[in-house]
Amino acid sequence: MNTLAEENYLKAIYHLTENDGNASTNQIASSLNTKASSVTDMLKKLADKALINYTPYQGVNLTPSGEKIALGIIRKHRLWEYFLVEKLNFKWDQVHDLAEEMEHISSEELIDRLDQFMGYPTHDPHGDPIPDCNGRFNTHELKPISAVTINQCGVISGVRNHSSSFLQYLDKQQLTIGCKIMITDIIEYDHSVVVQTGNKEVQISREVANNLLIAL
Amino acid sequence: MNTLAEENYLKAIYHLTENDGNASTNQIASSLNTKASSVTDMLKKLADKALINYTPYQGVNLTPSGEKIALGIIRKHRLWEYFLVEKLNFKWDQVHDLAEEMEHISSEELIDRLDQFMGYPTHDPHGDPIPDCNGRFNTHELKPISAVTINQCGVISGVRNHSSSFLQYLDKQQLTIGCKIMITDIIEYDHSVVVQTGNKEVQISREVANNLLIAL
DNA sequence: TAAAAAATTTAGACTAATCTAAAAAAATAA
DNA sequence: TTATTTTTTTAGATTAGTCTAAATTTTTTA
Ligand SMILES: [Mn+2]
Ligand SMILES: [Mn+2]
Ligand SMILES: [Mn+2]
Ligand SMILES: [Mn+2]
Repeated sequence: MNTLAEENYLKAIYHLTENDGNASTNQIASSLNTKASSVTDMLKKLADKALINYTPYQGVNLTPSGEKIALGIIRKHRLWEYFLVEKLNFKWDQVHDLAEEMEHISSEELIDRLDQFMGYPTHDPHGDPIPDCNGRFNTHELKPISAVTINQCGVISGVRNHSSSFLQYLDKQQLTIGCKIMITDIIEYDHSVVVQTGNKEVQISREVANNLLIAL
Repeated sequence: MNTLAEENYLKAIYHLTENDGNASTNQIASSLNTKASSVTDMLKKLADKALINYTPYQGVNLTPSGEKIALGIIRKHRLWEYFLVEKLNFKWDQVHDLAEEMEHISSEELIDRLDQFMGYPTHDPHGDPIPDCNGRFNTHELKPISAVTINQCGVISGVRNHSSSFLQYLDKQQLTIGCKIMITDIIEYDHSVVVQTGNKEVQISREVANNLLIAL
């Protein structure tokens, strides 16, 4: 159906256009660790297949059929991550690269049965929503901790950075998905945030607060 | 490490040389649905990597490191088949093509954890032995039903043909892996075999008897 | 608004894997 | 043991995906 490279491009374009409108050639190149000239070639191919809207020099976005394919890949990625953590006992910082490979297993029936086997989970180990077999998912409003005021409570529900080192740091601070927390202080000098989690208090940098999302 | 094509060639060579000594260029081409000239190119590449012993015009066999890789692929193939049948409720005739894709997921740790998750199964849904993480497996002696004499008992333990149509036929006749059977008659005229299975008797052709293996 | 800088595309080349057609070697038959 | 057939290899081409370097377009700056 589509090659591995095509699928990776569609997924990258999906993520780059999730918020704003168009993805640029350079943005795509950097997110796929490739060169702009390679991207241009692929954009032509995807445009020929009517999976993206492409005007030279103007960047691209997905057509409905391109988005459908991208959501299918993201669904597979997140379901496999859930499987790896919940069934095979991997840690949340170990599964992303494995899922990058597994998301290209083509069978729809396989992924739908895997979904059923795991009880139709709605979120992956990093708090990201898992699209259902029709590509639908509920997009709850999450805020970075850095945007929350003192004395507000919330539940840790997502991360903006998926690197191993960040996830391992959060593990160590016991700041993991599902934890109830309260913001007890914000240091004016450097915008660090003091957070109450369970019985203890931890202080996190502005950088960390920017990348840790809570549901209020 | 190795490309998908290289892995498929190594696996094909492994299976072709399981019994006899060398695999010929044409045998490999036909088992991979490709052309002899493509095979020759790949044989040179695998020989350069010291994964096969190749003398032009003389066919090939695996070196120890080539065999190790082949056994790793076969281990993954059979473990995924077991997973698909035992955990995701696929039928034994539906899993081979899926496993052909899944066997190329590269992580060793993933497959070892999957093995553990399933309780270290020793045989796949078709009765084929699953190599352990060191590539070792016990090779029990199986006989085709066509080689058994009247009144002998045994347990159905393997198949020589893995096609969907054959496996579906066996399902319908309730001749599946693990069934205890007895050979009650052999028709002299066409070598059909009459088999007692559970409470009923079924008659199978010589062709079927050739491809259905039992442990005595 | 013209010059400089940045972004993007084009041109031309490379690798892995495949193919067809032709040449060469090995096996078989007369 | 020579001729024919079969098998295998070589030669040359193709496609997907990538790259570097050069050309072109767009954006920014002065
Ligand atoms: Mn991920
Ligand atoms: Mn994730
Ligand atoms: Mn199989
Ligand atoms: Mn099998």
